[in-house]
Amino acid sequence: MSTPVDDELWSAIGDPTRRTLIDLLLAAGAGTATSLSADLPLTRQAVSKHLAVLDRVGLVRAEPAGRERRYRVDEAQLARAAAQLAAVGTSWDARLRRIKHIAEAIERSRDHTEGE
Amino acid sequence: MSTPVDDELWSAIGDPTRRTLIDLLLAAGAGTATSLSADLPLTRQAVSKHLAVLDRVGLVRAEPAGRERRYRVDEAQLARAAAQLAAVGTSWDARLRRIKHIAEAIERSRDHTEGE
DNA sequence: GCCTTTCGCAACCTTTAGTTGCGCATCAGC
DNA sequence: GCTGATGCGCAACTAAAGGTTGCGAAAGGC
Repeated sequence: MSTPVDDELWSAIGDPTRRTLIDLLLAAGAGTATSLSADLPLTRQAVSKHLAVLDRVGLVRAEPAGRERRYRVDEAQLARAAAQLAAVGTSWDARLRRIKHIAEAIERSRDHTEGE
Repeated sequence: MSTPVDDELWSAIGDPTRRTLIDLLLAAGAGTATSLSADLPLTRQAVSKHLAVLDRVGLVRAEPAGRERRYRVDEAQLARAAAQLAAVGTSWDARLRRIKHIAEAIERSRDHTEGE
């Protein structure tokens, strides 16, 4: 199944560093590559690259402010991403439940016919 | 927040190819590197490496059967992974809702005091 | 016994995350 | 209005991960 997910979005939020960045941005409201790198074991450049990725898939948006470049989470897009995460999770859950039903059904029918 | 997730697990299911492998294994019940590679635009080797990763984090388990090496999804582990996916999703959702509430509260108080 | 199938190991290529180094722009102080 | 600090982007380099091909070895079919 895997849901017809934008694979770009998935690979964007699949990276643990980028998820942390999103968390930090949500907590602080906004931030720059420099300010965010202060809270992470990463250089400004690395953070900047991740922000560029997140920007490309629309999860964050940058607003230039003087010599700074302030990033902010796009709430609508993040909500969409969150929904997709949950979707994959529940899809697997559903599949597992279905398998369990089938397994139980087989066991029941075996008990009836063979008794082993 | 990002939940104190095993980062290994996340990066395992973060890869779209590996998610597809899980889906295929769930659909077929079990499979080998060779059989799975037939359904994917990948060589057996690539699939084999992915299965090794999934095996290391416990999402699948291998049972040698003659000259074959049959892989099967570990349902308990996958259920755990699904739960973690859903958890991150709902965590973001909750955070977004909280932010929205705050924004609305600010707007309300501004309406009361200033009227602009 | 031979041929096929399936696998694991090793060498290699490419992409991506991360680093360092440099040059340009913007704001603050004097 | 220079001068210095701060924040940024671009470029070159390294390290790891996903992918490929090319072996040789073990298990089955006939």
